[in-house]
Amino acid sequence: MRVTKKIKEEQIRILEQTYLGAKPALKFRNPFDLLIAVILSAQCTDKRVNVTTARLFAKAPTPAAIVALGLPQLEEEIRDCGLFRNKAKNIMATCVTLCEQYGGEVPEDYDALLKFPGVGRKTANVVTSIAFHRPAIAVDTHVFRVANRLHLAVGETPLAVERGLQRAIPKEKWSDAHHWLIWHGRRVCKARRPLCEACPLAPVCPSAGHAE
DNA sequence: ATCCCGAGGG
DNA sequence: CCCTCTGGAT
Repeated sequence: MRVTKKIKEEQIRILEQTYLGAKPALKFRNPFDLLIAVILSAQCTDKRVNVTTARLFAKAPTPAAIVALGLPQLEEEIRDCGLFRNKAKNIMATCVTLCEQYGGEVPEDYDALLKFPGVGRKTANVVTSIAFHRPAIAVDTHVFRVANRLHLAVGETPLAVERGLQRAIPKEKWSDAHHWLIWHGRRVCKARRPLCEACPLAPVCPSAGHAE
């Protein structure tokens, strides 16, 4: 199947219809809370991130409070999210910079976000689109896989796929489309055994029935 | 065993 | 490009 502009539009229409009302798994809107939650979310379920951050923010709700907590205590607080040494070090350094250079507020500037340790394109895009309500498509493993299988955006790197999705999807739908693709990747278009039989996109998917 | 809404470093 | 970091869920 050759995926034309027309077919891509149909794919987007079905995604929108199927995942209407799909919400971010991480429940935060506040920029700081969201930033920390997304840093914690690597290789960890969103449920656990929500539990862990709730506990953490009850004790240390601000960058200054997390700095005051100290690294060993922070490691202990986030231990059950995995990768805790890296994450604690990154969160601590991020909070220090937030206090020293940004008056304790998360900056809206995309390049400024990217400079924080532990913040890559994916995290910066999530914060940009969810917390600051600006158009961005975060490409994680799900979005990457689904976009490639659909040929909605084909690319070998997350950045290439991000650019492709930006071209294929109207700007005002970028934030929502990110969630459609994530939920579709988690529930239907799974990495190992995709549920093509039950997939509403199968008629417009070039990989239907023979995804790896 | 294998997979998680990654990022940094080599 | 590859590797490492981590615990929990399935």
